[in-house]
Amino acid sequence: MNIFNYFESKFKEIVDEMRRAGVFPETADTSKIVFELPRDPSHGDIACNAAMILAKQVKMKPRDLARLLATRLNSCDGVTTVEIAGPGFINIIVEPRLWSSELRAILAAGKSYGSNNSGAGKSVNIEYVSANPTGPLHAAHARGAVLGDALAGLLEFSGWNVTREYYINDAGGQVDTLARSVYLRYREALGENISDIPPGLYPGAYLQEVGKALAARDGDCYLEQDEAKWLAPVRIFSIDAMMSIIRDDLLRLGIKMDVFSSERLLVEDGKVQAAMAKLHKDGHLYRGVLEPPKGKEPEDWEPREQLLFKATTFGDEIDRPLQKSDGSWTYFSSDIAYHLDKLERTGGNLINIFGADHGGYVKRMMAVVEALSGQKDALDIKLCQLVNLMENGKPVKMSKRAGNFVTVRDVIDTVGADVIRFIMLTRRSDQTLDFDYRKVTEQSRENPVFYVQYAHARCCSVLRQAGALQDEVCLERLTAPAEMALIKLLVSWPRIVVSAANAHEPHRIAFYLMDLASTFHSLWTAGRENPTLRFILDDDVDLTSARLWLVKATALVIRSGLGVLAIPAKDEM
RNA sequence: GCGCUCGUAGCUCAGCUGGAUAGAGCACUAGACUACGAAUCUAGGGGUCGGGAGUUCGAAUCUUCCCGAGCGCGCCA
Repeated sequence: MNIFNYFESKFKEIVDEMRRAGVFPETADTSKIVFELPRDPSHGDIACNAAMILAKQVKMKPRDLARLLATRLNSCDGVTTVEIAGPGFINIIVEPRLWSSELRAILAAGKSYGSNNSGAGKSVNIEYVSANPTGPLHAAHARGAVLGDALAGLLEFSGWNVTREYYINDAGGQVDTLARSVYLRYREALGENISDIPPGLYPGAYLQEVGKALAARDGDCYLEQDEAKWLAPVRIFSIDAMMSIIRDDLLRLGIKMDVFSSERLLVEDGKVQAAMAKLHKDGHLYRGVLEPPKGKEPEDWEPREQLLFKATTFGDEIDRPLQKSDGSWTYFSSDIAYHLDKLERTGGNLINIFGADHGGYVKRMMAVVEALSGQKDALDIKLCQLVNLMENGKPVKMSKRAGNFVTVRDVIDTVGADVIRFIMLTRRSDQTLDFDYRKVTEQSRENPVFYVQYAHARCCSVLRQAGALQDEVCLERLTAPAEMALIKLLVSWPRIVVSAANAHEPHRIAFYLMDLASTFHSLWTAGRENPTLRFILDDDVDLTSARLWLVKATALVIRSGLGVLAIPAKDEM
């Protein structure tokens, strides 16, 4: 049993006992009580805040309550001493065997150490990337892609049944523009001189190949036709071509989607009408006129009666339009149908990864999912901020108009997928991130991926030196402060996983790995300066064994952590 | 004008959902290779957590009002 769980269950027994004795009211709320590793080692091995949380509910002074609880905890198996500090912290010092049994648990669990079943096999759907199928993924897409995929891995590791999903926006005007752009390249492929790309069409050279492929497949049959005839087949061909590029880009990033959902199919299957009917039945729709936005009034604003969703009922600022003036559905409408579809497939637990530029879209999406599902927390939307591409500290100039943006593929070719996957998680997702693709290829502490990989490689190096490991070891021999610091960090790995998964914040895994690597490097160098701290000792076979198992455990946890992020560990650099 | 995301050391950022004296890296200063991989490590200085008020045993974290940055604001997706 995990040491934290051990104390939590012991504490629960104490609380139950107190309730029976009438010291605690039946209603006492213990949900905010935690047992944790204190930052400062002088505060003991495990610290608990129970006395401060319960003091008011129990009508006792925190320190008095702490004393009461401390005597009970003191009699628990494995506890050496219990101290009361500050406003009422209960600091527990445990017998070394508790730590060594934790270490044994790591070695027994192997790579799966840290995995847990907090998801209990429930389904969760993560929609991410969902870039418009009008070109290859550009560098900015990589962040949302990595965030979503790492979150997927994290939730799988926590016992969730994860669906990775990509929503293809193939029903709007942008794919018509794509088709027209490809048609131009198609004429070019058939020998026509097209000169400049007219404004409003996509200029990217990547469409030349698509035009050629279309000409090769269908010949010149579209040349004499009206747009009304060639638009549909060219559009389908173009979207397929773009999606195959995007799928390939994702695969190079190590991302494999389970489901690609098509907006066009939803619309054609009448899913939008169905979703609207449901909203209408539940009284969430009406026809009305919107006020123009205050302060910034568009010049061409005309009051217009339109079909609206009562988003204000669910906390949005204004009600949201569902139909364009020509009667066709807005993007929001098909997105409603899409989310209803996802709700029906998964029964809730939806996560969307959005770019920061979609921030204004969050409230209405949350509102409509609440309206459709009747639950407030069926959907979580993670906004992910911009990536500033840098080269040696200088921003890389990108002009979308000229079509010379930096693609994901470019970045993968220069730095590799592992580096991208890790670097994208070295910031909280709602913080902007500078990605310097010169610095991240350095082999130094400047490059966190390297730093973590190197720690793992060093572990492997020691284990190679040592040869076969002994089975019977006395792990209680591990007592040096630097060793204890490492053990405690290793033991906290399962908690990091749970908290990161609950918060939907995979960056915590990356930060933990950097912390772990640092602690291990530190222990390593301690052995250089103090030979008695070296892992391999000529004159003490038993202590050597114990230390080798510690190294083995460190390697396992690093491998486990990198595995959650879908980054391979390296045995040698 | 309104909304969203933010503001933490000179710079780049963490801070485990309210805990103890706010932590890392870079840069700067001074050190450690006859060595299990020095591609690393040790030590030091550096802070009104944007500002004010509030909530309570306790606030970087929660509430509110200012200041500043980025993003968004009917028939684009």
